[in-house]
Amino acid sequence: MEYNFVEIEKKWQRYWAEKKVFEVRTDSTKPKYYVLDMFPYPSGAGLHVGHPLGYIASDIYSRYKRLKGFNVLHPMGYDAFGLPAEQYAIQTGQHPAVTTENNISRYRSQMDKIGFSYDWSREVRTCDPAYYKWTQWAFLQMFNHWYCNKCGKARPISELTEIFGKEGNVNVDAACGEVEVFTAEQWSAMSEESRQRILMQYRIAYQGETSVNWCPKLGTVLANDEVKEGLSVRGGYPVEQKKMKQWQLRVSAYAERLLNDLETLDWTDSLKEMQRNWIGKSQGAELVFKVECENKSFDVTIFTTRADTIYGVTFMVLAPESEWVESLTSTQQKQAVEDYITAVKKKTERERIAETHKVTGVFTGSYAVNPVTGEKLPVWISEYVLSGYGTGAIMAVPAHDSRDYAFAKHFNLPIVPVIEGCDVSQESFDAKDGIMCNSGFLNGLSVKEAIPAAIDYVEQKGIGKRKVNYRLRDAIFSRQRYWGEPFPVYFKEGVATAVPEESLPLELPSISDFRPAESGEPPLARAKDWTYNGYPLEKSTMPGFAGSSAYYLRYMDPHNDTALVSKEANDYWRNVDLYIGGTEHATGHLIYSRFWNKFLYDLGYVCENEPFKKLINQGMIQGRSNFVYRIKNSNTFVSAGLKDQYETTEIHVDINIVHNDRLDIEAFRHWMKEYESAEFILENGEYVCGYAVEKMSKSMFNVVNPDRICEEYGADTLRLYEMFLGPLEQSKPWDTKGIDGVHRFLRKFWKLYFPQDEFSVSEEKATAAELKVLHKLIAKVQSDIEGFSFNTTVSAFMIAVNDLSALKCNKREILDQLVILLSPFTPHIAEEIWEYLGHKESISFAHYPEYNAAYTAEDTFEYPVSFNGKLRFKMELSRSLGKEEIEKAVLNDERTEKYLVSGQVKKIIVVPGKIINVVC
RNA sequence: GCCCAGAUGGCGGAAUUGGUAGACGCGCUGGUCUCAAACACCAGUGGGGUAAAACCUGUGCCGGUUCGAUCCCGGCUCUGGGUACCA
Repeated sequence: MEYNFVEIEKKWQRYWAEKKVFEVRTDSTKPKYYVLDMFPYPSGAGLHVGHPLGYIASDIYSRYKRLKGFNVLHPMGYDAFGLPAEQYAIQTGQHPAVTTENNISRYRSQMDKIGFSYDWSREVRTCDPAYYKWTQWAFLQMFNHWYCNKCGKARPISELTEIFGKEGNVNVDAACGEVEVFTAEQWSAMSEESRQRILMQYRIAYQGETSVNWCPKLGTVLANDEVKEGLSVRGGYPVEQKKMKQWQLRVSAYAERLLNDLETLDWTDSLKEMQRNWIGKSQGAELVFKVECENKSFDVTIFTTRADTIYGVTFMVLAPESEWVESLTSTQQKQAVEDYITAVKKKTERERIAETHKVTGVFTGSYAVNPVTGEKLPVWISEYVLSGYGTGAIMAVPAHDSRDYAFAKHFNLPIVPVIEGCDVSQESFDAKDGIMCNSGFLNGLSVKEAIPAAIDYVEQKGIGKRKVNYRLRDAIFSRQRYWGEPFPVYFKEGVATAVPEESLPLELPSISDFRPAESGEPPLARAKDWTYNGYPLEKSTMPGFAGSSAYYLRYMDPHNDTALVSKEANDYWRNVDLYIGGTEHATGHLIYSRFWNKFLYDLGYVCENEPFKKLINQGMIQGRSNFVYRIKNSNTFVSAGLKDQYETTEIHVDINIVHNDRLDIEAFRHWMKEYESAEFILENGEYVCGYAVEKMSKSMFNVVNPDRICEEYGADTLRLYEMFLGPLEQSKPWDTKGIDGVHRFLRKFWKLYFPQDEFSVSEEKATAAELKVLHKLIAKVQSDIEGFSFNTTVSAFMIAVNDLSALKCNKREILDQLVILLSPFTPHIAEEIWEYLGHKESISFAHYPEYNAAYTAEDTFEYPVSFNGKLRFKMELSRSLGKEEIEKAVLNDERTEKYLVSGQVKKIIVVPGKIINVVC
């Protein structure tokens, strides 16, 4: 009988759905295992062959874990709010809910064809009110909590107001905005509005004025990770800096915990490193410099990691946005400073990046005093100092900082080295090693000793203190968009007030025009009656990462309408054991999710401190594009090998009309009207196309759709082939070369069970050779799957099946177990054969075969030998040799004599027909 | 610039991490089957060399450690990813 994958796959996909084979519930008799994929944004383009790579890997792992006796939670859902649907809505008037729904059904049918073992009863969609109710709920919790640095966790705002009422805020150590110290009396005397203004500085979800990435073309604010090289990641539009009042999440409060807890995670080092850099912890000190400006004196605080270089300070620099700029500018310099600041403001972020090496700046006209040396230092303004980091002001040490050095050279400021023996005539000496000089009390110390010594000194003198700074900034949480979660917040006399939890979800109102309102307000301003109890509701919506930050929790208990997740479900499923997804989320989603989880952990809603225990980043599958070469100003195309003889333009050509880089000329003429009358210059009678490995995208005509592969070869072949392509974590181009080999393997496998058209297995006892093949495979598959080395597993299957066909093995004892081993990879064919083998239940309920080392043991003999010596080499010897002969061979080997040193040879291991290994 | 990962046949990639480099698959060559083709099966396939062997050479480049290096150390070149003045 033929291997009819079309029928088989349809049959089992229907069976799994009807029998609800993959639905799970909490089951205390079995250990749990939670395997999660990063859920997709359902884009209009549908899935391409790159998407399922990670899904196939996680599916294999899930199915493997089920065989191993685990109760496996393996859910899927959709990250359904987002910009593209809204952009599309603006262009076409089609409501985003409709396009999203359509895209989801397309995704679903594509995924179903690949035979994933998801528990679809747990599907979540971030745009579903029943789901975003809990996104809004979490936001309210953040709004109603503050972060206590003393106890290192979030606490209710109600506790804070109680403390304020009793003792003011002197003893409160919180992660907060700028607040002045007040007493209990002052607090009680305050108006409700001022109290609320103060509380806003403490809330974990707070509203504040910040400089944001504003994208005028999209009409919205973007997070740092949504901007790349000054352009929006979605759409590629220019982004500029703008001051705006925005909702923010106090992620920075959790910086230290986010950093420390990385150690507890089973993630790759490079990913952890990325997060570490993103969090960017630096230890240093804040120093106070007195600045004189026209007879007035101000204290300017700076942050430095190099307190040791205090004697090398030759000037100070403020960020153009710094609040000190105004008061520190002298009358004489006023005009110059204003001109400079206007010029800086005009520049977009993009231009700033493009001009990074260009030195600009202006002198304020005022002078600071070095708090240690008493020296007079000019105060400058320059855009290379960022307002958002540290205090927005620095002490410049040109001898030991390359940026200060460039500035000093440009403006001709003095450069004073304070480390012995360094040459600063050409460049600064930034390294943190050497011995201090020209530095008073620090002279003679090494840099590493001098840093703490200098900080101790300034702390004693009261001119500074130790300080840790983080690069990680609070997450900007509002978007001026329609297609996102509405904020459960209304404004009562201008005071932001929480919508009560009972009123959640606060549903997104339906509108028909999705552009920003004429007033410049977000689209929600167009909604009729967007109010709560007559008060206006917040008009911006939440960003994409809101809905994706806690979705893994919702899968545990997706239909619960009284809690995000019940305590019972959370106690059982705990957190994600294995998370598979792309690296592109390293600094966005994976930071926000960890933050969100830690916050809920502080409040006692979840039992684990970290959301994702083990994380695997699958590589990207790139497209392989083909090109044709049009001779300039003609409709003649020249084959790739001859193109250098002409002046040509490279044009992307649809890979569907190219086979093995040979162009199907007829198809090309029909492809687009303009090519109807195309002429060709061939080589050897063929038109050879050029190629390149690029991102898979519609515009490059290189998208390979998984549906096509499923039709042509079947899902099992697709699954196996995607794994066979190479290591999971590596990026690689999609190339169908070789897919035949994998498909051939499956037919060969099928043939083991259907040797002559009919299903037939023998009940005879298996031979030693057959058992050896099987048990080697059992061990190999297990260790490979656990090490996520799926490509080598596929090879192992091929070898085993080849060996078994060579042995003409059709014993049930072997074949029964072989099909179980293969089932995680190619579940459809496995189920079909499993049924033929006479089993009533799905193969998912089978048990992974027990490995028996006795079947695979090599005939290894150990020969104790009588001489003393330290040897470590292998030599080729025949198995047939006896002990004496081996000893003689070893002793007579020239290497033995040459490298005999003192030591003991413990044994000689002989592997038949192979090598002897002399171990000491 | 800085941080991380990588470089192995014509191609995708293996190699128990210091012990026969190139598993497995693709491609290619030859053969069997066939009127022929496809499918299938068998054999060969890093390069040089030979009638065949022997032999020589070979894991981006240069050097080192070692009896022995794809693997460890030092220095480079290139590719991919992250980041962008973070004081």
